[in-house]
Amino acid sequence: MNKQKDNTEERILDAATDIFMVKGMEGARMQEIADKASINKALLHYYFRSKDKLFDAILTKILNFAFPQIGKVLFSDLPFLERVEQVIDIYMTLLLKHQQLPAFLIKEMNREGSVLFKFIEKQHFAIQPILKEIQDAMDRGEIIQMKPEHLVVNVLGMCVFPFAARPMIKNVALNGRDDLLNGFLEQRRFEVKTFIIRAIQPQ
Amino acid sequence: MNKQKDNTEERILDAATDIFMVKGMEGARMQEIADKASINKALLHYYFRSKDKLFDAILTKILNFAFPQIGKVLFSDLPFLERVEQVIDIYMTLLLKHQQLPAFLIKEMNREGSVLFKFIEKQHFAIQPILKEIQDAMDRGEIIQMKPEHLVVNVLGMCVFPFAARPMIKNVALNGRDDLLNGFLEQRRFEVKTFIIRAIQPQ
DNA sequence: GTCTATATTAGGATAGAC
DNA sequence: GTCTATCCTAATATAGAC
Repeated sequence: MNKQKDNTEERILDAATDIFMVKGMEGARMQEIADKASINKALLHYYFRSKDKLFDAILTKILNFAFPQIGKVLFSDLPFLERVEQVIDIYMTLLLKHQQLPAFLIKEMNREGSVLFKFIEKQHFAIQPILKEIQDAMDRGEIIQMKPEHLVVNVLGMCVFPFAARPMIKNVALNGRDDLLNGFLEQRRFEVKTFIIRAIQPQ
Repeated sequence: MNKQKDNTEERILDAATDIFMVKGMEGARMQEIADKASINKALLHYYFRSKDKLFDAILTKILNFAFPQIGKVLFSDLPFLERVEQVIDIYMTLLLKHQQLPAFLIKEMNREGSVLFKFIEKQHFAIQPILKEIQDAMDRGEIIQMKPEHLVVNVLGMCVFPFAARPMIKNVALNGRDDLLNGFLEQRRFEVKTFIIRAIQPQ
């Protein structure tokens, strides 16, 4: 019930999220997190015994937030093509708001011994109904036939990649201009939708 | 002229490439690189004064290899759709052979102070003719109209993303089965081509 | 050019006072 | 609960013999 404690713990979690998100587990420094939370390292260890435990805490927080049930809108009774558009919209909104997420997750899932795997394994069951729903739409002729997994990867790739590769996009395509980056990424909401629709609509 | 030296230097570069590729600059350990090259840490520092310099050396090597002039086939006189297929083929072949490349580059380009930027900035000039060539094809009516940059990002995203997110693909889509992963990624050579063609062919 | 041994530094973690 | 001071270890880097 200690108000001060909750306050500090939250400040720590917020600071840690910011730092870990940008620098990853290996690049982040406890000192930097402490500074950002306006406390010292000792107090950090008082709240979370180790860097590992602190990282686990924020990773869990991030994952439970970032893997929201996208499925939801996919199971409505709208025409499938419209549902696809909705999914892309939701995804793009999430990504535009949390632009470091893709690079962070890619970094983390490719780090050996990452706790991310325990979480990811559980997602296998979540994806099955989604693949089934896509297959059904194909069988009804609402979209062309292809392996549902590849459709999912295509959508994900188009949405996620430019965020993961933001520094390259900025420098290669936008002449290094920071001010153009958000506009370009915002455009993709429309671009990805129309591209996908063209690719999967029958005939 | 010392044959032995060249030999050792190459062994170091090879070992360093392997380790850095998988673990990144921050995750790699000089000891591990030395072990893999069958020498000791001291000798590592004798050849490359510091970890930073060693990393720069292999990064340059990797980049000059990974950004080959994809442009090449894009400037042939074949129908544009065929050229697109060729480009995807070349890219997929490269990625299938060097599957850690995407995650490594994403990791590195999102690391502050990365030397990657000096390299990336130079690529701006290389991309302009490619965008122009795409625009020309659109103007000739060979493919539909869209912003060339978005087409490039779409192709890149579909090709690169599943490699960057391999651990997730494996666990979420393939039930954790390692033996299915290469087959799935190999399928994408065909899947991406047909998907892209459907999306950009006129009418 | 290659090694063993050692220095140096950074960064995570703990002790103990308040 | 929060701080200062300190410990400990891992990892980069160097000295110096061969």
